[in-house]
Amino acid sequence: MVALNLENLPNKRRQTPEQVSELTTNRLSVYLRCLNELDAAGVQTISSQALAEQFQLNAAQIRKDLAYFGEFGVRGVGYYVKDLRRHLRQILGLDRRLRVAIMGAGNLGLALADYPGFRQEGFEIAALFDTANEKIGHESRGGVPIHDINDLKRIARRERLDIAVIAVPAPHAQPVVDQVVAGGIKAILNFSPGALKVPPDVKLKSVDLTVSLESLSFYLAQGDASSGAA
Amino acid sequence: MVALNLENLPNKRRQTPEQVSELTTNRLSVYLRCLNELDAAGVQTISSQALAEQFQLNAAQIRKDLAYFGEFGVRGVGYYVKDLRRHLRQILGLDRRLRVAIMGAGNLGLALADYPGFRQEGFEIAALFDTANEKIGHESRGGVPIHDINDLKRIARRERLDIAVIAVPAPHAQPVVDQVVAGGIKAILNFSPGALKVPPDVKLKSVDLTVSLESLSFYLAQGDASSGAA
DNA sequence: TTTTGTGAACTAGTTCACAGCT
DNA sequence: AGCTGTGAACTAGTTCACAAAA
Repeated sequence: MVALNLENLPNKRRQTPEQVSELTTNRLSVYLRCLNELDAAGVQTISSQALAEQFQLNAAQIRKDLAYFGEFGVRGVGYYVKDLRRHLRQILGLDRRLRVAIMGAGNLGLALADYPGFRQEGFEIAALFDTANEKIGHESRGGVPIHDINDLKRIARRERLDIAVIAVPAPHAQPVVDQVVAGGIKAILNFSPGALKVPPDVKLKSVDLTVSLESLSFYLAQGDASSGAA
Repeated sequence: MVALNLENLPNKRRQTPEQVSELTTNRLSVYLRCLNELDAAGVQTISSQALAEQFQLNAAQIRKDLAYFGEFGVRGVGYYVKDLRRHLRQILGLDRRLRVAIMGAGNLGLALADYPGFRQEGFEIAALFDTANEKIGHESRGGVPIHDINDLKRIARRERLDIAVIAVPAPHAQPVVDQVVAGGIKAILNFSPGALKVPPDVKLKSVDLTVSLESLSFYLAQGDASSGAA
């Protein structure tokens, strides 16, 4: 039943490479988005060169990133768009619908729960969690139910939750993460500022809005300084 | 007016180093947060070693990052917390209040406008912009006024806006960015998926939620595969 | 011919280890 | 003694350039 893939497995073992850098996996996601666009535009095949030019990427890097997972291209032709798109979706685990929980039904949590970008690529926002009694039992405008955070363990199992998004105030972040981990969820996207501890088998990815803004502030401060000197 | 800083300028030119990596500036922001905590806890001085241990960082890297901007430490002692904190705030341009505009008064825009984390470190959310007539003239729950996006140029000048946050649906992102650039704003934090074009004197920083989630999905897909084999 | 897949060369970023200051 | 600041060594990531395949 794996016969069809065998020609893509040369001498080295493929499929789950020893260790792919996070930079690479992020780019895979970008490539997928490009292919979605190309597919929607009816493009049949594309070379790494053309892909790079159209989306401001590097051709060699595209080829190298893909090469970690197999030989998806055809020499002299390029990549079949639909084909590569399917492969990327499979590599990224998007061939099944992933179920997401949002921790914290405040402004940010509710906004993320109804964010259309998530649903688009196959993520299902299945539940919101909060501690405030007046919120529990209600749902977001988009219809995501708000549960008591203490029911997380039960609901995580029942709803088969795969990913948790942390959108609670900073002081609650670590205890909430601990509950998420105890609930058996293995992947966390964190929006709260500051470092969080998770066991080694849990993947934590943080988006730190303060760091992002302060990095922009740095740029402005440096830029102003040099224009002041000029 | 720079006299106070002169003892920190050895033989090499300092203050605006040729090119500091974004990784370094992001870490400066992290260090600042650590120092805020230490200061609040009443800690007077800290060595790079102790800082690294307490916050899971690397001591040599802390010293190197700081060394781009001056000699802030005291050999045999470490760094004076209040002192280094003040220096970092100055380096990051946080010694003046930066004024932020949020483009898009949808779920995400409104949530970001009232996000307390921003105000905390000295950012002032001064305005929201949208195209919907029923929103224009109103304000967010936290009291940020919603303007017509076509008034951006005028209001950007009047309100001295420094940074724009892009929280509009993906198809509108590039045109909105063009308006932001035309309004003279030089720093942009983008939440919409996909690449955006800005002129070289404008700093663009993107937070791509889809890429973040798909990267977690990849981890789950790979993890499941190996546990299935075991 | 065209374009992939990939070793080799290069560039960027991190960590080590120690001279030198306090 | 203790700790910074920094060259040197190392590691990771990117780009080049070309042999091999279609």
